[in-house]
Amino acid sequence: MTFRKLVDEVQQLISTALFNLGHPGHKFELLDPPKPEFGDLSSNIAFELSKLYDAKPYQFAQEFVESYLSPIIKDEHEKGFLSMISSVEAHPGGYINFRVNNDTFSEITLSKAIEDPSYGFWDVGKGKRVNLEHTSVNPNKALHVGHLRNVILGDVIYRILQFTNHKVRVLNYVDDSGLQVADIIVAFKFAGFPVEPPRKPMKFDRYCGDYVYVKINELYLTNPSLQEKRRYILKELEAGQSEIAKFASAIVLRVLRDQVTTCWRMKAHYDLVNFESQIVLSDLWETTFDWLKDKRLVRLTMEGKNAGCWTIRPERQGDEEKVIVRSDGTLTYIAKDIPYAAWKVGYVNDPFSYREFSGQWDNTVLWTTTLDISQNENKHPEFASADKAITVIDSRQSRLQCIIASILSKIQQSDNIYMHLGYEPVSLSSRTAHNLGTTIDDKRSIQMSGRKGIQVNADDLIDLVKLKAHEEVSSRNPSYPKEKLDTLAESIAVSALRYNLIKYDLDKNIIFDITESINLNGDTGPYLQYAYARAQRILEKSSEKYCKVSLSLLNSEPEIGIIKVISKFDLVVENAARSLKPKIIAKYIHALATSFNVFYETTPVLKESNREVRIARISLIWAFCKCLEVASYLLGIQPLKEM
RNA sequence: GGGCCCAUAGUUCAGCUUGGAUAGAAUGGCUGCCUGCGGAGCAGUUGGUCGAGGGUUCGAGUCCCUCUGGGCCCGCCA
Repeated sequence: MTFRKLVDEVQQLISTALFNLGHPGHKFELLDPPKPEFGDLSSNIAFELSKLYDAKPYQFAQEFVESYLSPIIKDEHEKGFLSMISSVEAHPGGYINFRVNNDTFSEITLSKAIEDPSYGFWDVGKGKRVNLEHTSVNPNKALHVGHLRNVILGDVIYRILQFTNHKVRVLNYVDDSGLQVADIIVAFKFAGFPVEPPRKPMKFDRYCGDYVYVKINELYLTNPSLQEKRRYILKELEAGQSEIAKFASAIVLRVLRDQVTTCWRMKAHYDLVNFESQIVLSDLWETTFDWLKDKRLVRLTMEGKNAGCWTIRPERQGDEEKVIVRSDGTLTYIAKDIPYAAWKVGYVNDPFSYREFSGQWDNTVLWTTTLDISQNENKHPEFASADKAITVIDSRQSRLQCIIASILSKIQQSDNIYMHLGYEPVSLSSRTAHNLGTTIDDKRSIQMSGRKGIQVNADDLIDLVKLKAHEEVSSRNPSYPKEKLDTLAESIAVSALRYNLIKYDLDKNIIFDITESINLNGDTGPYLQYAYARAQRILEKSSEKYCKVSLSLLNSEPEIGIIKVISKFDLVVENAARSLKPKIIAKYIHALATSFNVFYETTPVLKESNREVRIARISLIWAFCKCLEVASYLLGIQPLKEM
């Protein structure tokens, strides 16, 4: 909040000076100086304007500061305005550097952080309604690390958007009528696989994915008649009413519940699960197909290799036309995605009823669509027709997502109504692949494959990190009861994994390595939790409480360091929300924790003899904790009072 | 053949949107710091021709072009 105020004031100041100089509205930028000795905020205005005056940037800067900026500051100070800026100077490098008034700055920063219930809030969304789709894993297998990246990215985006006043609904789309489901149904119905896992306890999603799905794919190679069965099953699934379809539906629900259990374990939140089969069975496709024809976005191809198919015209030159309805009248994969996308943003009437699917970990209700009107529960939230749809799915789907986005953008002239939030997939390091029994020649990494069983299972991974966390916690706190150790280890494991999956840029291919993933030191989730636990211990042991004291006593570098970070929180949140980059919050919170750890090592609090100073430092720690709590919430990391 | 993404320290990555000050973290190696609030920490040190070449600019890790290396996508599969 506070840093934003400084920026505003400096902006205002320079604008006024530019007006006086005779260049009103001239473009300039304010940026963070790379070093503390350059002040708190810098402007490049001298580089811009010196050209016009045929002067060196430094020369111009000096003149500008002396004759235009300083007089205004002085004047305003006399009138009692501009409380934030304490000084301005021209640097030989050419920048004009501003310094903040530390006393006022600390005062406002800390009281805001401690007292303001909406600390960190910035209204980016203005109540805009967003349908955010993520996870959407085929319901025939358990989640692996790659899926976790999707879940966590999606969930952090959800948290950030929700926090910045977007009305977000999180959708998990279930492809229950596709080939992958058909595969395991073939296995159960025609290849003699038992429906119950032979070795209990084993999660059902795990059994279907790691065993049934892998084995049936091996059987296809030696038994072609099984492959024909697959076609048959697929048709049954799309028709929807047969015994096979009902059987499949039961299997899908069982797998889905197990998958969602893993996601809940990672503290992901959902609002709605919807099923592809229902989109096919509803009139959603017909309606959508009608307006596609109306708008002349599709055409019946008469000749060439796609004769008899309905196709979408190529978007760019060189692209091929895309079949959406086959010559036998059945729908392709992308065809099923178009009505879903149209439904998300309200381009078609909502054919669904809604009923409760389940409660979930955060005491909210997870809903599901149904075509059975009698099951509709009136109190359901509004799901269809959001102002914007965001789909989190990896970049291998870019081409298809691009086609969907371009179709929707042609309906109304709004470009951003449908957005694909892509990211590069997770692959396995050669070492990890080797540990899984796969040789990959001399390649650096290998793509995961559910069909071949080359993957790192998500539950296994959480358990593995948890085991390491458990060792660490119990060695430090041998007296903790069993349940407490377990809860703490779980929370630490989740924070380590969540942090690890969002700290990288979306366009970075994560090469996952098991050995590295269990590291709990350095730039990791537990580092943040540890800083918080240390801070909490001081607050717990202190008899002082936060109260209004002279915060000018907080003038050491470590103290000011924390205050500077805290003061920028809302700017960081705004930036993350606008650019949809969760990584930005991760970088911030790491900087926040580091600033505290530096303070902690250098500055005594409980042992400080001067009571005023002690109270000021306690206040600082309060503010730090508040800031870390809110930022951690955005990442889905739980701050721990002890660990 | 067409398209998308990546390349910065031994390793994993920030920084590129909007060009500007001595290119930053983490990790690894080495060295210090617990009879001081929790050492999952802190400090120091080591380590970089920012893939190559050209261009634009007073100024390029950042913008443009070409090339090289790596990943991915391009079916009447899903």
